[in-house]
Amino acid sequence: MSCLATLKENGFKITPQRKLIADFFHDAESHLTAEEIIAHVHEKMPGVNKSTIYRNLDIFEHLGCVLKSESGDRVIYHHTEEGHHHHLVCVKCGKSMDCDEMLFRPVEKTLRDKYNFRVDFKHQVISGLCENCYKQP
Amino acid sequence: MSCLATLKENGFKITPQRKLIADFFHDAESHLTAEEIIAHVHEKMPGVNKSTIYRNLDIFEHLGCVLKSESGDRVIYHHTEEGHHHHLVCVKCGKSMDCDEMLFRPVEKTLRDKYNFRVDFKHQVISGLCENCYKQP
DNA sequence: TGTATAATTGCAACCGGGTGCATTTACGAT
DNA sequence: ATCGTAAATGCACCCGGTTGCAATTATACA
Ligand SMILES: [Zn+2]
Ligand SMILES: [Zn+2]
Ligand SMILES: [Zn+2]
Ligand SMILES: [Zn+2]
Repeated sequence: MSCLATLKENGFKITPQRKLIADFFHDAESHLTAEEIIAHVHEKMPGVNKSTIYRNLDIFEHLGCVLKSESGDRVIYHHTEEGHHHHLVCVKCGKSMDCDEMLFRPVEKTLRDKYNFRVDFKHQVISGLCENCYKQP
Repeated sequence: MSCLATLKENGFKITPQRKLIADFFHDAESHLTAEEIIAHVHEKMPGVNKSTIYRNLDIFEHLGCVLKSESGDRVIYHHTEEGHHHHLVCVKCGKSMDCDEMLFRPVEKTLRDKYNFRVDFKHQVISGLCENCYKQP
């Protein structure tokens, strides 16, 4: 379901600012950074305040339209309609690759069975070393 | 080895500000937040600038005396002499429990074998639901 | 279509953390 | 003990993100 429809269904108003953000997610091929989203909104509608954008990203997140992921200083927003995956980011060369969403299933099971603790690892950004950078000292 | 000895060995100077931070880690039972560290330093030596404290925490981290962990808005510093573990933090009630450091070994192995990607998960702060909060809707 | 009103926005100030630069200080050499 | 110097500190400012509040606006309803 579209982000705007979800907004409406949950009693939120459809504002031009929200339309811009929702459309941008809809058109995006992949995840977006806050910076990219702000730049896009400002391009189409220069006056929009950053707090408006952040507040709306929070709303989309809580409605389940968008996933927010962070690892260290990275923050990524990810349209949930795209499907799920994790990211492997090399701390040396910066290269990034996608990774199967099942990766953390064993951890989730261990936490549930041994610790009675429920976790759902969604769209993690994982820092480490790629093959090349690992081989080179 | 003591944090101060490590500083000296690596050519860093022993300043009163660094002594305060190192002693605080040494006396601490468990991990510390940046807030707690700043408060402690200010108590003993009111004029110290926050940038001095953050810079020194970075140095201790790079020397391996201290681990810095983050999950969302939480930042925790952890004296490495205490041993390693992960934290399970309930997003509803805030309760926190420690968790075995081996937890992510299967994930590390999968990443190495299938993706040629090296990760060392140290002292993660994991958000989820504890048993009580999971049962209650 | 016009109006009432609650939701949303813009603003200004704030927060934790980080940085460039001038001043101060720890410490090795004398 | 003094001194020279590189390293460390304090300061002032920056940055991304957040918050309280007054002004604006989308919408439900008359
Ligand atoms: Zn993604
Ligand atoms: Zn790499
Ligand atoms: Zn800890
Ligand atoms: Zn709980």
